[in-house]
Amino acid sequence: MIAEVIVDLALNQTDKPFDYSIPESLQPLVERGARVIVPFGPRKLVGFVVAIKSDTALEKVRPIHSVIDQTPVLTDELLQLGKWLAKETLCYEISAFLAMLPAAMKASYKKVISVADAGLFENEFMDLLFLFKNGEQIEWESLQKTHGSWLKRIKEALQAGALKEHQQVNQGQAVKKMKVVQPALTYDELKQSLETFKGRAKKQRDVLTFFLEQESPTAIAVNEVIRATNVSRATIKTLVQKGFLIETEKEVYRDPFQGSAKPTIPLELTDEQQAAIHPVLEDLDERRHRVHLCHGVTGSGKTEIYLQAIQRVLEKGQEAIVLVPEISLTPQMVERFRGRFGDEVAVLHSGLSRGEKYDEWRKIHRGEVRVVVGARSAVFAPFTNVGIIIIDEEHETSYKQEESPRYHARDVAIFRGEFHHCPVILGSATPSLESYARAQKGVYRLAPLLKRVNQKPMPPVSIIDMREELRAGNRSMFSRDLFQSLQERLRKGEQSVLFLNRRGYSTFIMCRDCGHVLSCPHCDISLTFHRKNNKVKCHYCGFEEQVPHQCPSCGSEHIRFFGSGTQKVEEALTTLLPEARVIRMDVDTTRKKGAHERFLKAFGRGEADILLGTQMIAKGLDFEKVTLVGVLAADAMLHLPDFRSTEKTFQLLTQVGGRAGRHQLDGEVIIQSYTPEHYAMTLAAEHDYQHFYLKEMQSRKRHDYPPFYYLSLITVSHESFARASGVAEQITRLLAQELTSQAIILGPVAPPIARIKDRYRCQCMIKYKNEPKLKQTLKNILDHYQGAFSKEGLSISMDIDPYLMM
DNA sequence: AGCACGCCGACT
DNA sequence: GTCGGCGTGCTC
Repeated sequence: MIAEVIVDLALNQTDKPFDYSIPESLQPLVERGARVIVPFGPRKLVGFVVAIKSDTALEKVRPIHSVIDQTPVLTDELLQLGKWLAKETLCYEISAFLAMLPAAMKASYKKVISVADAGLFENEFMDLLFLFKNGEQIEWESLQKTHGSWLKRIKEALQAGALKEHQQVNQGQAVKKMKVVQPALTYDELKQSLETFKGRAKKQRDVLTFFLEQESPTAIAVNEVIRATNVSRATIKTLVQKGFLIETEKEVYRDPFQGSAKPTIPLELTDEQQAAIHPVLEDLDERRHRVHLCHGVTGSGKTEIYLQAIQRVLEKGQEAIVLVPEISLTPQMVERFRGRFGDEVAVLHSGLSRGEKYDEWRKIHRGEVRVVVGARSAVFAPFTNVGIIIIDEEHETSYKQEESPRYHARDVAIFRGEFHHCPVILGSATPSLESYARAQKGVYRLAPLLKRVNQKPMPPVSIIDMREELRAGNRSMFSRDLFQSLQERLRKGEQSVLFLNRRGYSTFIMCRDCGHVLSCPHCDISLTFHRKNNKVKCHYCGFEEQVPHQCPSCGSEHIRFFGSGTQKVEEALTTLLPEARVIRMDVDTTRKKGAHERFLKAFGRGEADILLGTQMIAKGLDFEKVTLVGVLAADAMLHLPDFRSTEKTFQLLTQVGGRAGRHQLDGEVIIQSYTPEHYAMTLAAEHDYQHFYLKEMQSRKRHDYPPFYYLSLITVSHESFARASGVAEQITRLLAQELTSQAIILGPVAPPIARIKDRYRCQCMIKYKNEPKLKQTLKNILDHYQGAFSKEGLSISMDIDPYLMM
């Protein structure tokens, strides 16, 4: 038999299946979707079996070396999906496969050197003995680093045959093992021997007694025994040595959510909720694929609909995938699912360690759970009988992966929904224009949830004109209204949430004398000040340096921080409202594991009066005593060079507004803006999605943007600006030739950040409605410049449906 | 990616 | 006449 294998080399020339024979002994293990190790030229590589056939057109095929997986890691469905992803996003098939698996399964390769001919080695290469003392293997890589001067000599030894080198394939996964002990004797024997333990060995007696007290003689974790009997590790070791206990290792899962969640029961649905869920349940019963766009305002009970739909899926013996944006994968959210479905739930998000993610993935793979709640990549959960896929906060741009494979989770979800004949629910209070337009056209089914479950009206929103404040002589970052409201909450013992979508202390540092802005020497972007270590940092390449005392341009000492980040707001708060207890949440303060959760819990317990934060506090939070939400700079992102910036602003303001007054107490929202008349502000304040949709659609239509046109973006980068723009120019011309006259081809233009890591960038954008030749043309372009990639460091990236234009 | 093959300049 | 530079092409 012959296996077709996609090898682990992300390259143009290897982006196709290679044929290998299957040795008799491996016959039963080699299955489609399993990973294998295959010889490839002089080395060994990991590969995925994509097909098995009886013969091959080639005359020389080499045999598969070994099989990694007992059970295939990719189902037939996922293999198909990988192929589709490669075609749609213009990535290599191997990249698509790897994107579907936890990072812990990514293989690494290293070359190791060991003694081949001991006699020859001792005779002729005694000088190398210190390196190869006791038949050790040495990694080539570390050798290069630590003993560079010996490389030449080692090469001689290799040539002479005294040393040999070979490839080591490291599949890199880390199964966590735990030491467990169990009695080596039967209950009665144990009881008897306990009586022979006389005199001093009290601790050992304690341990044996502990085992006697157990209901069944199962293995117990060493740590557990130590804790329960209050003995030291030495005691257990002695008992093992004496033969009373047997020590073994047991595979364990790392449990990121220790303990169980409080069980919750299904709530009675309102009429509106009934109307929204009913067609979904129908789809489930009829095994029909449809996409439901659940447009539910904050507090309308979307999650309960998800939960009850999943309930039905589980009753039917099927599985459910729930996607949640990374940022709102808060413990609060996870608890709701674990509370309803308990141990049936696996969780996948970036807060987990590599190993933890791998363990959660294995639970899914082994069929030990039937619900997965996770961020973008959880859409690839290796379930075999998917009953529903839910994407919460459907409009979030984090569902689009910004590196290869540049896929959108929504598209993958729909692919899988079609495959499994199951419904897909897209839920949002502020659907993306793309999705809402599709619902309007009847491609998706619209399920509106426009009432809040608790009948509470939306909180009143006021927009403050910050230009007005300035004119009135208020130069602080708080308007008079906001400041007054904050004071009032403090007095009443209620809580406030302040929202700012910038991190760090200030956005940039400017010289007041000459206007010089500190910028990164490698990227065309200003440096961001971080107070913690008094340094400025580039967010694109990581460049870092001490803040200069003098302006590097004119030598003036009047160097100042501009813009206001969360740190600066925090400082202002402590000066203006010294009695207020403030919790600041941004990327910097929540970097440590569990910090996010800790802050929110503390705020929930009322340990602070004001929660100040960035993006991450915009959604999902639900605190009883929050009655004021303030947005400090609502137009901060309105003017970003991105056609979605208006939409994003509207979504954010709506989202943030939903945080106030969700319970007994009435809430209020204050938005500070320099462009208060902008419709993203006024319509968000009126909670008027419909109107915003119409207005924004007009603007998109005028400018030929999605959802009226599809978009593709090509970014060329090179050390030399001329080369980058030259290639972009060539590409533009070629596209104009190949595509229909309907396509709008823009560029080449320099993107907002024209240089990153010392490489100049140039872009070309294509707007189109129907271009059957587009993907093929783009692929041809990639192939054409293939040679130039490695040779002269040219790089071309293609993004179908980009969400990040920078 | 690695590695071999292969074709032109500076050396014993 | 040979050693070695790295351009080109292949790996089932």
